[in-house]
Amino acid sequence: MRILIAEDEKKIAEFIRRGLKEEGYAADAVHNGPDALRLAEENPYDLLLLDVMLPGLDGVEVCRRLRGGGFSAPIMMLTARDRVEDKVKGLDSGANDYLTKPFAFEELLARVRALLRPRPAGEAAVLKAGRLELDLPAHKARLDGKPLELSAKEFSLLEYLVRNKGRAVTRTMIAEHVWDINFDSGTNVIDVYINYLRRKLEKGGAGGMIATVRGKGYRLSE
Amino acid sequence: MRILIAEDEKKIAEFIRRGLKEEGYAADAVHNGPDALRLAEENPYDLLLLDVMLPGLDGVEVCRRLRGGGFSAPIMMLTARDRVEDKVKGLDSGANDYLTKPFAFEELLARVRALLRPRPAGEAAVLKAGRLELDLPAHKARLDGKPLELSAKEFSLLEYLVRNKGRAVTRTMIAEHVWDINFDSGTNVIDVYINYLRRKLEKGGAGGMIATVRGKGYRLSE
DNA sequence: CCGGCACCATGCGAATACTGATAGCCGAGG
DNA sequence: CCTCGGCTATCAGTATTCGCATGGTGCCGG
Repeated sequence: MRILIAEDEKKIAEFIRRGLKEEGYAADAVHNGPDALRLAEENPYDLLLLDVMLPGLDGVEVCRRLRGGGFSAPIMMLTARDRVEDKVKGLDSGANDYLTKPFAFEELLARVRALLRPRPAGEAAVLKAGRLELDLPAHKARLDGKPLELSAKEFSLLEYLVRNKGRAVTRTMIAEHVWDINFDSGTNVIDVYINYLRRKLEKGGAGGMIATVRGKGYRLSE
Repeated sequence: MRILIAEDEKKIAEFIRRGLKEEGYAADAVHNGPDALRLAEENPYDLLLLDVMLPGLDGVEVCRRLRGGGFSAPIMMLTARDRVEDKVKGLDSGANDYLTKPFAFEELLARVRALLRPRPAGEAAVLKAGRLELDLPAHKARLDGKPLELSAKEFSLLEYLVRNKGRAVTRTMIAEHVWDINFDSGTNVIDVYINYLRRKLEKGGAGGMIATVRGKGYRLSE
């Protein structure tokens, strides 16, 4: 398993690299954004550890560009604590997981294992619902095999619906899982995004997949 | 299931109320201690969510008085984080559980479910009564396998009837569990909704499932 | 057997709540 | 400076909820 570490503090990078090596992973380290981008594009890494603060090009940006270029390996962002907005931006830009610094190496290891684990039965890398497919590592959606262009939020929302296909999910649940908002009753973002999704699905000839459950929320048909 | 929320911050109270409503609970909200005490004493709530900080009379005190007065429904205290002593006082005063704010709504929900479930894990996800099926997670009703279009209230009412199939349920019971009203206000909503249900069942060829028990209420045949 | 009464069914309609849809604001990225 | 994603604000259409009024039905005492 090959892992790329992008972290500007060399001591930390080296610390992680050694630890991963001891666990049997092949790990490289780079210390700035452009290098991270170049190496990740040119080599078949299985996982990318990406610090948010990187000279030259920050982690979120590296992530965005890689995903834009079709990079499909899982990405884990590293971010300073009390920077929740980073977390949100990171996930929005296509990261699969995030970890706040400082962290226990054990925890990093556990998450790395989780991301690299050849999906233990029941947890597929590709979610399906009828004619719809969501490739999670690559953050790509397909309808009848044809790619569906979705923004990061649209993807997250659809992912949540697909994970709960056949079940009615409430707006509150959606808000918590997709938006990270806890206390806000005055927004209609969810309705708006449902509308976006319906429109795109409709254009792909799959209208009617998302049903409204009046007074509750929405339900994706299987 | 009827829940009383006592929380002085109106936005939070409303958020909780809405979320619980989406889950099919009938919830009322009050914003101060005395109101909480009065409503809880006068109405048959199944659960009480009680913030510690309440104007007029704090949550711990409300809890103590209710318990002193024989109030038997479970009480869950809400408290600001880093106020551990509140937790202790809360539990001492007769609360069944506590939750620190801020919290994820889902956690609240999980605990609410736990407190309201007298019989652990004994609940089926799909309720049945003769040719009728209620798929709770999907929030869908079927008759002979064919979908039955029901509004939220209709669904709740039917759910209550199915849970009590074979038994006669009084209007008062229905009012208390399905609506959040006391059956004193001279309303006939229940009759009206029974009528709606009968009509829809009739159209699906299952007339006569809901029998009138004169002078008492209604009964759903098995 | 019959009248009266309490109880119940049902149609109608007003008020309300919920949803869908669109337009526009804002900030970040290029 | 333009574009795009994310979001807010708003409005109209419609389903839902519920009160009211009318008429029906079963039950009881006489």
